[in-house]
Amino acid sequence: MSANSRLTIAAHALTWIGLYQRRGHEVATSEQIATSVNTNPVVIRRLLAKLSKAGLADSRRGAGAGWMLARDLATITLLDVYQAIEPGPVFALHRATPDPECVVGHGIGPAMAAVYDDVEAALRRELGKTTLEDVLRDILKAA
Amino acid sequence: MSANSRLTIAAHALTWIGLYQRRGHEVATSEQIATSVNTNPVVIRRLLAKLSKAGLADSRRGAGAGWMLARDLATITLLDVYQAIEPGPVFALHRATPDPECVVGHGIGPAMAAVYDDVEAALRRELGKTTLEDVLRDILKAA
DNA sequence: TCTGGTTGTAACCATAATTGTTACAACCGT
DNA sequence: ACGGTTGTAACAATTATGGTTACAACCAGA
Repeated sequence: MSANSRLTIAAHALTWIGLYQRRGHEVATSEQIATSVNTNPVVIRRLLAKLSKAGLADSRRGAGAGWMLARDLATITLLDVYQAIEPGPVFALHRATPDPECVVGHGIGPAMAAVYDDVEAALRRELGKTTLEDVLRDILKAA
Repeated sequence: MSANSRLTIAAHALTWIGLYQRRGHEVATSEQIATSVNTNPVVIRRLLAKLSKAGLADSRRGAGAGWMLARDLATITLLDVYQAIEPGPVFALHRATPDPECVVGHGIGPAMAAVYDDVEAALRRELGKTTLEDVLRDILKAA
């Protein structure tokens, strides 16, 4: 378990809600989504809470409660989802600061940070190319 | 500590060896490198062992032992280093297989895998653009 | 007003990744 | 033979991840 599966699960949840709503239902419960994802409802609620804060999903409480999309699937990219749930960078610099007396130790941090910035930008650019509508289309096409 | 720092440390180690050799020394010891990186020599030896298997570094044992580059800094890209030390993917699919009876649960895996392939390709393309010679140049320029 | 189902969130656990550390056999130039 | 270094195993400390239980807050409808 080196990488995490949050982006996969979050995309799954939102796509599921979108399709469910498209079939005429008002809201989807975390239990229904968890059944499709095959995990615990709390895992779903935790992720949807972050997506809600980012303005991608909305919840209704009380009886007949559940989740709905705050935006159409076509207007949500995987980059939106990624930024809503992943705070940290992909690559880390040194855990302990390297020797500042050494030329390499002194300069390697900024040098690598510049590269990592470009890499993350490329990653975001790529994630921004795909919407959840694209994902749903892929899913329905394969079915 | 969400992300790991191996690429940073490996690039640091190789660049350090390169500069050290350029200054007229035959080999660099893991202890010297560890001092610049500010970590334990075993951490360096573990990484260099993988880089050695990938054909980027070489070691000499016995007395007067140490590490040297197997290729010039200008011919080693960060992608070479990345592939030598990082086996796993950046994004993971579901930990437990989702409900195959559900349309979304059935199709989301392949759909996301296709996106992740493109993302990893973009990441590799970006890492391939920078050589360790570029990194060293950056370091010396800033000094 | 009460009931029942759901959200929102805290708390805890198991597992695994990451990094640091100690230890030691294997190696080899001198 | 000596002494310094590699190569690697073993273990510990810290953290991330995901699963689970628990429960207060919430609210539509009876």
